[in-house]
Amino acid sequence: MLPLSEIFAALGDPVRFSIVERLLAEGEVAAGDLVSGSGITAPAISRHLSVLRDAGLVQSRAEAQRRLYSVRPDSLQTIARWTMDHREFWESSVARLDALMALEEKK
Amino acid sequence: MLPLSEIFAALGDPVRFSIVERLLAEGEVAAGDLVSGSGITAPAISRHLSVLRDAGLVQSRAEAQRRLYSVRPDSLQTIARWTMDHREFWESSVARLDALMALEEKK
DNA sequence: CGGTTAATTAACCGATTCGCGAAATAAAGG
DNA sequence: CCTTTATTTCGCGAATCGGTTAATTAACCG
Repeated sequence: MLPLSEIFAALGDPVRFSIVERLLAEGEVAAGDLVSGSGITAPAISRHLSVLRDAGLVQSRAEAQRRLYSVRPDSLQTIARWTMDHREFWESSVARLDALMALEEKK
Repeated sequence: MLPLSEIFAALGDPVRFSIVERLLAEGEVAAGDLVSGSGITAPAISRHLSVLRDAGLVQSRAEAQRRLYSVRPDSLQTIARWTMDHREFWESSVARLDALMALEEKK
């Protein structure tokens, strides 16, 4: 499968993360619609989209001149699988106790 | 909670990702032990650890001169919660069909 | 064909990142 | 104290990143 750290790197940029969240909320969104309201220019968005595509996070579909982007479900599943692989760790009471102790020490 | 895109950014570096995976596998590991076998120097590892700590992914505990690092369970839980928030998307048969179609089109 | 719209590519630039070696800090232990 | 061990902080170059404007490609439409 796709390398997990590349997926994380793609989501690590706040602009790209918000793009993915918008795609998740709206389904398919054209590149131009992602530009509107993003605060940055079309070329910048286009490059972000290519990073997301290279990481396997999004796919695009052509409709006339527009390119409609959407999230690739299997990429999210890859992340979910990784977290679930360690579920017993972050879900255990011992783990939660460690978390509380860390909060009390604070830094 | 901690900003999700900062967590992803921290995990986006392959060195940091492998550090987290080793901490998950072994529990607590001293900084020096993380250096051995990483291929990079101690200062580099130290900086990676501070990035991971700033992102809320790891915590450290002092024991004599050593600093023992471990994963903060709540940070993994934060990621798991985000994926679960969109579970019905990547788990649905419609979504899986989209994924298959994308693979057939292939770019 | 000529014009318009949509998106990407090219070229450039400032800021950040990631590695290093050297120096500083912290805690033990003779 | 002084040395050893463990880790972090400090500069410093090389490389990457994220943004810009300008140019290019692609598809539709009169």
